[in-house]
Amino acid sequence: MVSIKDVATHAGTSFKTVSRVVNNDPAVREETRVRVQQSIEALNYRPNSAARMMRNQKSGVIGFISDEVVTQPYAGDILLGAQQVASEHDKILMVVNIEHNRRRRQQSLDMLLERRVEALVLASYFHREVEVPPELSSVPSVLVNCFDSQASLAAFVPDDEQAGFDATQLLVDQGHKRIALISLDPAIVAAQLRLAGYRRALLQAGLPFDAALVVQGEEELGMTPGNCNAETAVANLMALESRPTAIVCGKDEIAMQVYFLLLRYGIRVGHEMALTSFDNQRLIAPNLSPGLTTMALPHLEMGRAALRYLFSAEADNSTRLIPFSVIARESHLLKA
Amino acid sequence: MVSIKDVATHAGTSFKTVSRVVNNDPAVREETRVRVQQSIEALNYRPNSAARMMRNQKSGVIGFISDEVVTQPYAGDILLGAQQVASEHDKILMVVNIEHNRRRRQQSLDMLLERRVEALVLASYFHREVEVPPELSSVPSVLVNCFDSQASLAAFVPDDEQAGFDATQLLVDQGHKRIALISLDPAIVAAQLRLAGYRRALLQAGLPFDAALVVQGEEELGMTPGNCNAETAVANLMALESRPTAIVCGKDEIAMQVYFLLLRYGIRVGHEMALTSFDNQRLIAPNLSPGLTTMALPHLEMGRAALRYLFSAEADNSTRLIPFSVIARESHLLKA
DNA sequence: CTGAAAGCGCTTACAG
DNA sequence: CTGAAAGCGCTTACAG
Repeated sequence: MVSIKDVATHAGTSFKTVSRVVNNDPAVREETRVRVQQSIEALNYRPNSAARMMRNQKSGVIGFISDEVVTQPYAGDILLGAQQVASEHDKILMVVNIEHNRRRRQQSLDMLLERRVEALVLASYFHREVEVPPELSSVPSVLVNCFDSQASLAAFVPDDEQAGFDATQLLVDQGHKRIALISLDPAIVAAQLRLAGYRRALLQAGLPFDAALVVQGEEELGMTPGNCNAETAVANLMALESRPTAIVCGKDEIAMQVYFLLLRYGIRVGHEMALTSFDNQRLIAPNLSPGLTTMALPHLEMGRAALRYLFSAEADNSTRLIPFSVIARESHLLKA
Repeated sequence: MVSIKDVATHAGTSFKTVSRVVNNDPAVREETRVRVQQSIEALNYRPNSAARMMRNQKSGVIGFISDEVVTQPYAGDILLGAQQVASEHDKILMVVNIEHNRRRRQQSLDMLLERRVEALVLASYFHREVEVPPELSSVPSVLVNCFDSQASLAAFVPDDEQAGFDATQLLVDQGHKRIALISLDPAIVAAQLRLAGYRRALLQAGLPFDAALVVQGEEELGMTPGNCNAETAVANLMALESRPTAIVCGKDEIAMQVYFLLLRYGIRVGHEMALTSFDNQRLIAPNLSPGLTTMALPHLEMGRAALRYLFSAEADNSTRLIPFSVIARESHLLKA
């Protein structure tokens, strides 16, 4: 590998002068600078970042531990947002993907720390509680889409309660009185919070809470959000004496199934049934007909906010709620 | 930051002995080893990888330039596969995401080269041709889900022609004689190849090729696969005097739209129309009813194969076709 | 404007 | 089994 000394020899100068040129030090004669620059190109010289790191005692690297965010649809936007802000601050991200595997997480953490990352981001592909390994406290760290039971670290999570409220309010605004909720696995944080938002919206609208209108559309799968099966949920709602006229679906995959399931009862979304949902899966929501009105997860914004926090040097360990945005298509409206 | 010397002082030994313990050199007395180990833990010492890199003249890092593979649904599996094989060889991946932006790609490349990556992977989120920057040739490099017009680099791409054949053959096997194809934007490599596979299957089955049965379900959007709009495509097929009894859909999003569009004509997938498709988007295919039979993109396997190639030290620059797998659900079958 | 010295934290031979 | 020397490629003061 060609080093600064090789360039110096080629340019007929001391290696210190080469260093000056590389670092844009103004104290170099123009003629010398040009000569050195030519040698750099001729030899295809590239500074060795390891040597720089060692002298500067800093790496310029931020570690990003991804718990499946890069392999789950659209959660990768967390990484995208983080990368945007990091690059504004001339830092680069070192990404390692772990699959909720403790041993792999520990290995990745050790590796990142040996590389002297200046900060750490731990991001999960769904909103959940995590156990924070103690090493995280050795550098500034932040959690994204997850939180620590001890609240020992700042966390950036989606505001699922507000989203639950908004998804319900959209239907309230259309005059619906019987609004059902097909809920996620109650073991999941988002399920609890979205349900709470649903109840708050009903309460505020003066509508009664009817437990029969809340059904579960996802099998219990421990802490992992799994495939849904809305068949029983829909059957239960259709068996009611007084059927709902609108449904808040726990996620877009459930909503998608509901479109098909309702057809068995001769009910069409957008005609006899209004629907809202969560996540804004771009693969699903715009391709349904009518288009699905859904609450978009703020992946990109969580990633950005988390990195902005790291650079702000704040020391406020609280959990920040990042709002969803309403993506209004047609499914919350009824056509004559 | 605590260094090897601090540990040596604490343990009352020379720093060289500490280095031996850290590197599991057997030539250390057990008693000394234990004492050093305790000091390492007491001081929370971690070897500085930059210093190691400088001495060893190698980084242990493989650069992974992701053209949106980490932000597009399931393409992240390329990264997952790459990471699996890399970690088997004790290498770690340094991932940078670019969004098909030349300047960003160049910056990322410079950064990775300054970090002395030992190899480079350039991966695209959809099968396409790319211009390979000349710097890629300075270290062993490989392309994933994309290829170079000059064929100057080994490339691992999905076998779209074979997938087109298989998707069609599934319907031929069910006795269909009039099989339509709703094609992708013809500017996309996959569209051409899948069409070729479709034609080969018809030919082999002795079925005539009818140009009226091939319609386009995606608007032209340059080189980027965009949202599809299958409405016109389906309308054209339904207007035919002799309608198809089966359709090969260019991708799962198109198939999803087709389920809904056919209902307007009183036609149900799985009853009056058989369907196959491509991609196996796990968000879509299992949630349709009937479940969508589709050809799964070999993302994980492409990532694995590419890294295996890098470690094999082969010098064969050819393009390798990685097979899709058939994910048979119910949509290719007709129920009475 | 240019250069010689020292040192960042390690490891690789070489002695003892 | 343990240690002193040299050097990886750079940058930071300090001279001139």
